[in-house]
Amino acid sequence: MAGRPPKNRVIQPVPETMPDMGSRRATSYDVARLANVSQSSVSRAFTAGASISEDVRKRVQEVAAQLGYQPNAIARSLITRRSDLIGLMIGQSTNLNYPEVLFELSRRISSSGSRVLLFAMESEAEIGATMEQLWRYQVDGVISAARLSPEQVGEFTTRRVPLILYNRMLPDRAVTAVSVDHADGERRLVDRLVKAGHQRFGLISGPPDNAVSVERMESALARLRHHGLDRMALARGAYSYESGGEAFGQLVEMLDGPPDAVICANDAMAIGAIDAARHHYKLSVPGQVSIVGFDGAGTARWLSYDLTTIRQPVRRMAEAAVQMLMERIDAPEMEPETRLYAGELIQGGSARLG
Amino acid sequence: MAGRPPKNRVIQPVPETMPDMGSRRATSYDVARLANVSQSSVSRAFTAGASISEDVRKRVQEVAAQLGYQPNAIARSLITRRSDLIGLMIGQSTNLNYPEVLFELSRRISSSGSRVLLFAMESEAEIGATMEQLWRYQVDGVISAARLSPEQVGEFTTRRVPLILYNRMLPDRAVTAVSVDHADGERRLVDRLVKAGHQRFGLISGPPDNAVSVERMESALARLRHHGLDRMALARGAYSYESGGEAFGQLVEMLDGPPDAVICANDAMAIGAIDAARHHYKLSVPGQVSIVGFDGAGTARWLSYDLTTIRQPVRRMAEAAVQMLMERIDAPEMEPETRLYAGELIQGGSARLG
DNA sequence: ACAAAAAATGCATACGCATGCAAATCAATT
DNA sequence: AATTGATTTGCATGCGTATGCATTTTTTGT
Repeated sequence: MAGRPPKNRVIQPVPETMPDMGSRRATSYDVARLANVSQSSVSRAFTAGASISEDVRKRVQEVAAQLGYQPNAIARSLITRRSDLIGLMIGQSTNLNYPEVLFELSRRISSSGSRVLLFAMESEAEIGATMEQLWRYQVDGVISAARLSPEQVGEFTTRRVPLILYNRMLPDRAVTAVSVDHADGERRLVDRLVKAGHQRFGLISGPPDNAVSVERMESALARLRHHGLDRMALARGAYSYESGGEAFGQLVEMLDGPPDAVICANDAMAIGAIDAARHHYKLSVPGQVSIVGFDGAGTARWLSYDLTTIRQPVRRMAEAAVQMLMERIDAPEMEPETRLYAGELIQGGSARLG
Repeated sequence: MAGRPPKNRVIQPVPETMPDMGSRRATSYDVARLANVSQSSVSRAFTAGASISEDVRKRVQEVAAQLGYQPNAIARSLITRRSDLIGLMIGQSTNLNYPEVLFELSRRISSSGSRVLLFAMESEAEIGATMEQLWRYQVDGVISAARLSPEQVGEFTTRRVPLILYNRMLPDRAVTAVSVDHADGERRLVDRLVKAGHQRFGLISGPPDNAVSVERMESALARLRHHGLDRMALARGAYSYESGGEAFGQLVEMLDGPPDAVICANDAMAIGAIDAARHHYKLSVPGQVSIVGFDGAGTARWLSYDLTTIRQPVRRMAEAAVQMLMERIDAPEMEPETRLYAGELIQGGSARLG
């Protein structure tokens, strides 16, 4: 053989003009052509840990930047069977600490490399439709702070989609959940209120179908009975500021005069009760009435209220929820587990504690 | 020919046992097999307006329900080039009315048949990474309540991804936006405060790089000068409750005594200022100091504050934002348009107005 | 009863990417 | 220089759906 045979792969000069893609988005093939490599190499250049030389990776990245190419996550997840989407179900927008919860969860999901598909629901009726969308979008997992029925929770199991309940529990069904210890919190509030000498108690509950409210109220009642107290009134609120004020009025009527202490199922209603007591009934808080809430929302610390409440460790809880979810996405057959977090008793100026 | 030839398509009895799909999710092929139709028919059964008989549609739906089949939106959007995903960019979680905005936008996006991909960002540094994810997930459009640079806005145009700015504007660049009329609101507040005889004004701004805050403060300043007032102090806050209180203290120092009136760039700081005035400086609000905010967040109506403020028509604004976005998704070459909404002056008890 | 039009169905293909496998290149060792 | 092994590359295929086109079935009109 005379001379050397031409190399098989001819290095093409980079074309002067951009390939005409109309207004189509650049695909891995477009990048491949311009970078003189195969589509596989483009794919590998964007995959951590793939078998590819530094040279090629760099060249591909450059061309990609030039074309504004980003891998199509939709196409990718079709083949990897991983959407990197986490469903977030939220209800009850009135609850004062939901914004904080939402932001904390969102942040942590993002930094875990997933994206958040948000479903903010007003009513329980929307849950069915929401779940349909969750399946359609192939979410890798779901965190729910909305009220799910046992059947609905069961569907997650059937479909093998990891689910973490946030501040919800389900009787008679093992489920993975993160929650503040409602019972413990109420117990501590009641104990301290009783110790301070309060006798006539009023309770303001949330919506009757809200599991969190039910648990808090039942725990408080049980603890009051444990102290031998039975002279108490129960009014029903709706978790909102306004409903707290109205419920306070009802308590005054029921007891034929103001209660010594009012235990509310959340902060928003406690704040509403404080305002009603002070402005409508001209009562001194905590002089004549002690009022306590639950959640420890940011607004509870505002000086005008300085609410005595149980603060949820939202950061730690959100962190746990996301971590537990990610674990279960990687290892689907993990055991259900419930983590209960003790809340912090905030001794504000809205109640006399003993 | 003796007798009738057998029909070409033999109707198979439904198999007794479910096809073994392992733990794979049911696909349109699984449904097709069980329903004795082609995959195309399954697809058509789930597409509104497709050419398919009622018979087949019903049969397919039944089998689908039985298998728990839902069309894979990921695969669908690969071929339709429509993800039905709307990106939502939110920053500044401290702003009191963001939760409301978020919920309103989310609701309306859902009822328009799209899903929400949420990006809650803490710092501007995250915007770049967020935009990368937006491209990867092929969002149909974006609503942003975060601060974007002109270059970043430009990238949306280049990529032909419709963008709606929420309460943001961009100088020197035509962009589609929905915003409350900050200038008009401040003008009305100032006019009424001046008319009531206030002389010594204090202003509490938000972060210096926040366009909304800058516009509100400049508008207020301009209007004060228009009334011939120049004895005023300006303190910088950070949009939060705490920063409002601190800024109030700075105003008192600057002016060698409390101001007659304080204009705050948002409600959270106004509430902080009220509490500082009352509890730290023992001043009567509005007796000695008038304090006004901006936004009209739910908390502003709480009786202890009863804030005088400009309420944004959040519902209408969210509705407009979503509607304008959907229009532009369907007709990408629509002209940029800015809709300005007049806020409602809420005459609360935190200020004396003339 | 037949032809023509309309509706319904199936076939085949493409969307943009990741990945198993074989081929090619490179580095290390004899 | 030849052999072996390790690394890099390309080829071909499939993920689950929608849709243009050809074919079949049904409906309509006479």
